[in-house]
Amino acid sequence: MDMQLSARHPDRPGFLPLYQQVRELLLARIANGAWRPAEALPSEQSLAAELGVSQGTVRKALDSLAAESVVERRQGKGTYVTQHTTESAQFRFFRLNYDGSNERALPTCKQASISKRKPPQDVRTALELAANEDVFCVGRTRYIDDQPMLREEIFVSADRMPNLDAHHPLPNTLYTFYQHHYDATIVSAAEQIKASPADKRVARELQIEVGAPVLFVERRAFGLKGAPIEFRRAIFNTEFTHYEVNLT
Amino acid sequence: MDMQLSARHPDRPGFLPLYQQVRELLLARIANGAWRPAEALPSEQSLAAELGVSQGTVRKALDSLAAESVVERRQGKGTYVTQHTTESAQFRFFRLNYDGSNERALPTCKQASISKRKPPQDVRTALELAANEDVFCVGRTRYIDDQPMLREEIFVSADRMPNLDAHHPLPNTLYTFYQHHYDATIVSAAEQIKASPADKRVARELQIEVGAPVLFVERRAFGLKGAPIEFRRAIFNTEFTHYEVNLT
DNA sequence: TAGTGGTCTAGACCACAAA
DNA sequence: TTGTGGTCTAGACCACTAA
Repeated sequence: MDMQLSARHPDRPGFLPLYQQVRELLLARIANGAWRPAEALPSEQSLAAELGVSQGTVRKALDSLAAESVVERRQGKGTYVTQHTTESAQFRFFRLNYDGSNERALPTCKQASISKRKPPQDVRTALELAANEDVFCVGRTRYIDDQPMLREEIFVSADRMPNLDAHHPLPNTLYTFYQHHYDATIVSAAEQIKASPADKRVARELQIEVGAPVLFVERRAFGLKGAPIEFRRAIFNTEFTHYEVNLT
Repeated sequence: MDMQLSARHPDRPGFLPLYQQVRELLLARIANGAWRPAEALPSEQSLAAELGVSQGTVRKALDSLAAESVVERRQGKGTYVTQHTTESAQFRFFRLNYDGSNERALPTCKQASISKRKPPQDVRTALELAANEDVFCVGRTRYIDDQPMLREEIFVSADRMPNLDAHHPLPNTLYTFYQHHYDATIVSAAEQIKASPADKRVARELQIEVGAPVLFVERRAFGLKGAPIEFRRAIFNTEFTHYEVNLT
């Protein structure tokens, strides 16, 4: 099952340094469920012994996985597969703040619809779906202080997440849910943001005027193996809030 | 000048691991101009000898600076202070793309105004200015395909950047300019984004209707020492473009 | 050929957590 | 006390660059 690690064949195409081979091997094991979220990996020493490399090489591999939040390291305890919690998932991927403060705004969900359907072409492309693959579409409106502030449509592969509609009503924080129920851990996301006028339907949902400015956000969220897991279209009323971005 | 490095006093308040002390020391030297942008640092070996630590410790410090793009490492050549180029600065901090493609949109500047003035309170706060410190304010409109797409107001401390108005007209990419002329290297930025209606003045500048949705972006840009260097308000017409954000 | 950063190893000791 | 990750060292060898 596990491929052979090789340090001394730099001429072969596709050669990687040992620590990167170890990194890919451990990442693949995690993605395949060898260790579940919140579980501890074996110690550096035992991994090194098993793989026939030095502890320093395993350490470098684990450090790189920790830098991407795939694992968490706890001194004196061990190395653990990162578990999404409601809080951490919110803060990491949901960056809406109240104006005039650095306080996170956490909209709550009152109701949601869910249905299985054939995906439109843009969704099929975004999720890299097979030709005949269906999707679940979740539509929901989320509120801050009882005011509707956010309308979103969420698409996931129906093959990847069978019987998603059986879990109705879905929890507010879906990324935790994906991880628990479908072994789908979101590790990165790419967003496209623009300002748009609210159309009739959005205006009704968000209780604003037709044509009022709304923030339009399209997001693709990716899993451990780098494949797209979710496609999301969100429309924000940013009258009292703003979206926060840090560039480094 | 240089403080004494100490590995073996973990009980003292403010203790840092050796490699972090080395990191801070090198960062301070770069910030103070000991090595200028595009210059090479001494080799790992000579830094290790000078500081009385092992090469591995210097390496860990340099790797961490490289991860934040403060330095760049080139195998076989050396370690260099990162130099902003027009291209790299654009791509790193300016994330406007054409709709329907992954192609960067690079608006050009046709004219700009520049004036020295007393900062309004929000600018004073954003730049952490002293009570009586003045700012330069740069106002400019930028174009894509001869269409006005972006209006921005840029504020910098007049003490930090004396005689900025003597450089009129300013180049399109200011971060390169700051680094060359004022030893101010931008290494990170924080943005707040919302959708707003265009007011009368913005509508005239961007040749759109009053009340049309525009993307409103406030950005604080920080230097090597973590101090705010620039505050910027930008207003985009995102009819044909979008803002791109990657979350990890 | 010499000098640089990149990889890999081996081992010592420290800090932390839990039994 | 034991076992974990965190720091630090020393040294070998590789890959890349430029003279």
